[in-house]
Amino acid sequence: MVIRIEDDFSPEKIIKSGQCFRGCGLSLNSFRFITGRHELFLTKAGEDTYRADCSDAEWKEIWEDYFDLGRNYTAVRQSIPAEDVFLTEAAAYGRGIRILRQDPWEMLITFIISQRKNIPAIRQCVEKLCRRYGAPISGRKEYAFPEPDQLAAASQQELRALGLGYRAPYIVDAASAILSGKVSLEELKGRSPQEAIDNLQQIRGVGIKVASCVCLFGLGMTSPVPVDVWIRRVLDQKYGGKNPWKRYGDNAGIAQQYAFYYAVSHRDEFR
DNA sequence: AACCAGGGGTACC
DNA sequence: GGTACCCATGGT
Repeated sequence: MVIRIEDDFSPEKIIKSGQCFRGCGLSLNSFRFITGRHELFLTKAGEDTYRADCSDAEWKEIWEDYFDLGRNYTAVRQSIPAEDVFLTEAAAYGRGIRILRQDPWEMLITFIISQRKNIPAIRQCVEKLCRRYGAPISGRKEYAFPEPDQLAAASQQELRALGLGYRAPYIVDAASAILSGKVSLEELKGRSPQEAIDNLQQIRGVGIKVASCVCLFGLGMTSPVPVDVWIRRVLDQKYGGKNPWKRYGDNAGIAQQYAFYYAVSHRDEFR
């Protein structure tokens, strides 16, 4: 089917913005995304049109929500005040980025894996995890992200063998916290960001940064700001170490994403 | 509060 | 092809 998206939408920038690790570019104008048991091939067909290899029903049920198409990102960008010179520049550069609404369980595990790894290394580990423990996606060559019970069946040694290192016990603990109901990700969707972050930090290996990523990319929240090394550099180099996010309120997480994308795309300036 | 923890990318030589 | 440094950090 063909879809028209008039608001900001750049699959390439979304993939390169370090929020999803299973999306990839296949050619200059075609992209692949995976969520749950769904795989999507998306090809740019015109100025603001794309060809998607899924039914109309699947687009509406799965992908509209996944790409957060209900939110007006053009308006978010335009609400950035000119006084914030860096963010005005970063948002113009990152026009097309959206905050994906991904599966919170997948975000929890993925961002536990992410600690002290670079993005290509994270992708590789996540892919190995899917191939080893996930269910095959019907009719496709790819594998779904493993469910909590599938990961809970993994031993620490198996996980270490996938290159997960010291994160292996963290992943085992996260799976058991979710399986036991000690942490309910669905329930956290109805809580405040602060409550959700506090709750997530009960899981071993989950600090404030990883918890913020789960909220931002998996729980549909747009105010949390995960502070990693790149955002730290932006704060230090562009804002004198003071955080510029307060003025952005509920859109602070989106603003953060433009800043992150700008920094990693200009890595030489920020090291 | 300094220090440590897998291992793959990356820039240099 | 070797090597030194870096990486969407958190625990001790």
